[in-house]
Amino acid sequence: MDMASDGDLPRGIALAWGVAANPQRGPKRELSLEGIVDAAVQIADADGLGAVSMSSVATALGYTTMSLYRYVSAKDDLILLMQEAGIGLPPSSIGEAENWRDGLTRWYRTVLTVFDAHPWLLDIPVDSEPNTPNNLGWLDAGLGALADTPLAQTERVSAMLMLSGQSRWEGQILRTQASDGMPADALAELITPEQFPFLAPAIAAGSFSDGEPEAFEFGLLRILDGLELHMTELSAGRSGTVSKPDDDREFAKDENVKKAAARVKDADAKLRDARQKHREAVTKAREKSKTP
Amino acid sequence: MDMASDGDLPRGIALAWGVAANPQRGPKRELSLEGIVDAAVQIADADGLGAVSMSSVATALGYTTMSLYRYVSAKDDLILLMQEAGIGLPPSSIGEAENWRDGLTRWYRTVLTVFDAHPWLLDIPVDSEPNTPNNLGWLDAGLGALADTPLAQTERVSAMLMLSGQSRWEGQILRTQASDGMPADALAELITPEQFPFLAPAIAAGSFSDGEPEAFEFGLLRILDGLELHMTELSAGRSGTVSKPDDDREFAKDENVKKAAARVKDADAKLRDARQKHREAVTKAREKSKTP
DNA sequence: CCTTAACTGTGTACGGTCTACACATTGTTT
DNA sequence: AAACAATGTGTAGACCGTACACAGTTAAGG
Repeated sequence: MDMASDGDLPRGIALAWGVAANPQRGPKRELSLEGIVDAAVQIADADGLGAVSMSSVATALGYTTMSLYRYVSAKDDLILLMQEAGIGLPPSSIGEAENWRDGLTRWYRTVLTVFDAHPWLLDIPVDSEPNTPNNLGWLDAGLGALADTPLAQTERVSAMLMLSGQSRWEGQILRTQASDGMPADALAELITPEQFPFLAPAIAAGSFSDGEPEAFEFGLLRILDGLELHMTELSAGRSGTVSKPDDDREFAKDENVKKAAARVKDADAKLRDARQKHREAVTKAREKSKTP
Repeated sequence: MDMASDGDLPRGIALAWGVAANPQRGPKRELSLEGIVDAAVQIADADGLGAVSMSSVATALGYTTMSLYRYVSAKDDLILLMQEAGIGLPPSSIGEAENWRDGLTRWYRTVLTVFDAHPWLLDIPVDSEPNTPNNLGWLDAGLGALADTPLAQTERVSAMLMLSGQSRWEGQILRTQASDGMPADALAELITPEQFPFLAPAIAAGSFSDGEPEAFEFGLLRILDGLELHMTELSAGRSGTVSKPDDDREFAKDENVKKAAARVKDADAKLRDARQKHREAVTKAREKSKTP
């Protein structure tokens, strides 16, 4: 049973994939990787990533700090495994979307739900691309939503990369808004029209302090629109999958453009509805959890 | 001279705006905020944000650790000021763009240049929205590029928010690619078609390891396209600035859609050219700096 | 001028972080 | 039975940020 195809991957990644030559010689292990990661996740959920220390995790488990190092080679490993555990696997509902727009929208919204449940995920620095099963599972789910589109493989990956960044960004910004910390009106005095000719009017119009969820809704719609437009170009330009979209290609036929635009409008409305419902659901759930 | 309109802003922000009631009573100050921040930035440029400690900064200046606390109330303050200094003010060239697409593209590319020069900027967590002069200066520059568009004020801010996130994301990803750390071909074995039905083909097609700058080029183009399409809708729907784009509005006239699509195609080509030139310039500059 | 009060830079000390290493103990393998 | 590997533990070291007391410097108020 030579299951150890560990090669020489970074230790943490090998652990994440479950390929780790665990030994038979010593005394029985009293702890487990999962248990450690679970404990760490619980601490992070409760008090943030900053509260996760080797000491705190070990204490929560009733063991000593150094015992953890028999399961994890360094704290960075633990963090990586926490990330993997926290992000989890995408729900199957993403694959049941009717079209790619719906699919990507579900994908995006689900990611945000996860970030809302585990805000500390956003505190983990993106050192190396996390080539771990669950993270790749999310990527796979996103690519699945794009399976029936005329996008080239590279473009699909690019699209998911873009969407990942956007979701992360929204998660981070929404979190800062929750922690607040700025008088806002005190700041308005500092922003003079001379120094900020374009920003000052925007603030005067009140387009700054509030409406952040709407801002990202806007952003997502633009991204989807941009993708849709590009797809229309592609399918009009050539049949089949275009591997090199850099080539000169015929531009979209008028009908296609119109169709795309119509679909865009439709999707906009649907998305707004879905978002609204989601927001209400979240609000209701929060109220419920306050008075159990 | 009641210049101290400090109110009760967070200490760090007050410092960033230069409004800080500095005293007259004590002995002459031997250090300065700027000097401290400069030293910290130099350390971060050289050895990363992790190398910036109160001790290291103080040592670089030839003073004791605790002396810094006479200028900065906590390390977080210093970090905030470093961020502000590192991001700097946007170059005026952004305002000289011919159209909004060009303007936003310049904005985006310039931000990435800054991130390339000060990678540690991306290691600073986004705790609270940085309401500091330089950061708002970038926002102002971006809004300026959108000044002649039919976008509502809120939408302009949303667009810049989106672009900020994307630039940050690209900066982060490009950085991880530089530090590498993954065998890539060893990973290919783990990604089975059963577990990753959509990702496996993508990897087999080679659309994963390489081509990351192109991925973000793609992303930026989609965002700009999406914005453009939305503008077309807006200008066709109503005259003047629409404050509530959620209302039901007439959809774009066919001619407008076509025009937008044509402009999109045009801008794509231009952007590709510009990017190519930029890339060459960067490469040349790097070679030059290797053999001075 | 002299006192008072504010401010400076410094030194010490405390609690916290991660982890390298030596240690006795436990279990399997030879 | 002997060799050996792996376990959990305790100690210790090198950092980190910063609270606090201290002596010295400067300006303001009388």
